[in-house]
Amino acid sequence: MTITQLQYVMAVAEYRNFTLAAEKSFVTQPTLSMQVQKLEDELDILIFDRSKKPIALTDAGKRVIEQARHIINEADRIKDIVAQEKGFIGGDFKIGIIPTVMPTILPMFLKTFINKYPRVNLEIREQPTETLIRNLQEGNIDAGIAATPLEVEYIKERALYFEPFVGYVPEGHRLSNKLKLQREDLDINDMLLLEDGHCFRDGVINLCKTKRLKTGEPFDLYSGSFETLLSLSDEGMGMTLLPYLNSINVKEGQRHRIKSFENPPPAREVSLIYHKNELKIQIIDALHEVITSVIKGAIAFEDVEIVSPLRSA
Amino acid sequence: MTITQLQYVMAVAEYRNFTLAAEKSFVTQPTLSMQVQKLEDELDILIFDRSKKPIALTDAGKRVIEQARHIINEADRIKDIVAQEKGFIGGDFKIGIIPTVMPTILPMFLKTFINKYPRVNLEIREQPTETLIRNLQEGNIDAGIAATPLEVEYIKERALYFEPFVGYVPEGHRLSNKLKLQREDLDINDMLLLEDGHCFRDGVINLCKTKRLKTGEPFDLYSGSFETLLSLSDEGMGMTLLPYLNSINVKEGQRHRIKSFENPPPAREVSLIYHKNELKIQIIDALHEVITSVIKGAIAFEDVEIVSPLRSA
DNA sequence: TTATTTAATAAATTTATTCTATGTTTGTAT
DNA sequence: ATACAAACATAGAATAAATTTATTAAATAA
Repeated sequence: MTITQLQYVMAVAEYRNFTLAAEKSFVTQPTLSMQVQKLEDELDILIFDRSKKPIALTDAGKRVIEQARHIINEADRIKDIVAQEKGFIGGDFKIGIIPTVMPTILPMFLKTFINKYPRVNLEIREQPTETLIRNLQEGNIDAGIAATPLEVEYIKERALYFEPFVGYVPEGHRLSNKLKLQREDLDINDMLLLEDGHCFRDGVINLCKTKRLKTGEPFDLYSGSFETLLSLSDEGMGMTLLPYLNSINVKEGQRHRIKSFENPPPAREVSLIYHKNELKIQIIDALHEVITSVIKGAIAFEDVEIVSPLRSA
Repeated sequence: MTITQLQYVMAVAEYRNFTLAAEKSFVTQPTLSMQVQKLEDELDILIFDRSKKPIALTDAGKRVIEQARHIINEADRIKDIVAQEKGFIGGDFKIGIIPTVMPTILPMFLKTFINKYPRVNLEIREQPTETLIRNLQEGNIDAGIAATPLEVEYIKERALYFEPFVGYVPEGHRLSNKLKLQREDLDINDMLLLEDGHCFRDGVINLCKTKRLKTGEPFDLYSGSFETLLSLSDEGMGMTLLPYLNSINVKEGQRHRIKSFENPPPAREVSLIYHKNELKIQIIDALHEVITSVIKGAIAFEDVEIVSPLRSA
């Protein structure tokens, strides 16, 4: 068994086509075919069912592929380890950011980061927390930014900042005369929330006095962005909550409806999360340093009360 | 980079000698030398410091070796996965058993097991719980038998049996007139315990009313086996506790000093523990089945109260 | 100094991989 | 039914890589 054979097998599993897989592997089709056969002979199993069209994985093949991915992942990491040992800050780095955080901090740190570390090839994607965690665990991404604490297996968290929540209270709302909000004011029944799956929503539910959702309401479908959420709120559908950084870009006409909380305001902890194996830790360190230094100018609250982003079970 | 190269490098790291490493790898010394060099060239680092005698690992080399072990471990697992898929019950299987359990259940299940699964090559070693856990996490052993619950990362537990504790009360002890013991009778100050590190000791401490150790006592050194523990007890050093299975082999003359507890007796849970990756799960299943079926004849308590083996922090 | 041990190098050999060319199978369209 | 195309397998030659034997070089111990 060689690493090359595993790579060939992975390519076939991906493209379900020997010819295409060979192309993508930069070898001819017979080369790839023979190596796949050699591996099958050595393990004494069929990995692919060539009678199906397109080619299918056998049951045993599925398990082999899964393990092959692990082996190749581990093998790829040796380069990163050497790079780290050499103190080289560069190479590919994939990062996932939750939707509610993405538009707020990305513009703040991206320019600084790529300026300071030009040899790092950043790939940024927006992903809900669940996806982020799974991708981190499977090694598909190198780091994530999400609301914490998550306390999930295999994953480490390093706090970036604490972000207070603010309320958006439309005209005529029962709270519209209050200057500052209090935690006790919140009620799940007149609160608009982001659509399910967004971890931010879970954080808000956690905040409210009534910890269950009213079902069968006409506005049971939650919006995917804060912008539409605010419009809905203006239509009298209830108040809503925003993380502080999301509130600073609100349109001029809506700005006055934002109310902050009495001290200590409820807040969410936003952290850099990464796999316990600390792969590419030198880039993670760099990223942490850049984001925290950049965020210091934007958030200057001292006394906050952390709300856990516990996801609905 | 090839798996072979990694194996050669591992061999050199192990034997600190190219010639010996080559022998153990069943190749000639130049073969091994050249492949090591090729890997060093490819990674563009020195793995070994050849000026030292015996040959030493460079800092980078240490990291590379560590990762190489992971890669080879993962690579080796592919064979197990295929074997599992084929339903083959056989191959090497390393199991660690904690000292207090080892002599009691090993004779009970070993013969049955090797009879039923002759193609499994069992390797059994006695190890304290901590070592067991570490070895499981690092993939050095395939399964362990220990007192549970442990709730340790990466490790799964599957209960084998619940084993009540019995007391050994020497003549003249304050409890020697009682027919049955009660949990409240126990006092850490007149209790003999196994030496530190044995998880059984932690279980007992947990049981006692007074949850701290008296220090500076003349018998502060704890014995490593129950046999010497009982002798010490006979010398008036205090009573002691035994797991039920350890009590049935007590010498005739000491037998009458054993007292059981009122229902529900305190008990420990003994489980088969193994890595979450469920490698060689088919052998683990087989082992579980054999042990539980064999143990049913030996322990027939229904109503027990589990004592956690929480290890001293 | 003179063996002795141990790793590196050189050249030859064996083994493995890859390529080109061709064959076979299967499905599809005429 | 026949022809054609797509896609994988096989054969043989070319190339590349790994391994071996033989030798050299350096360090160490007697």
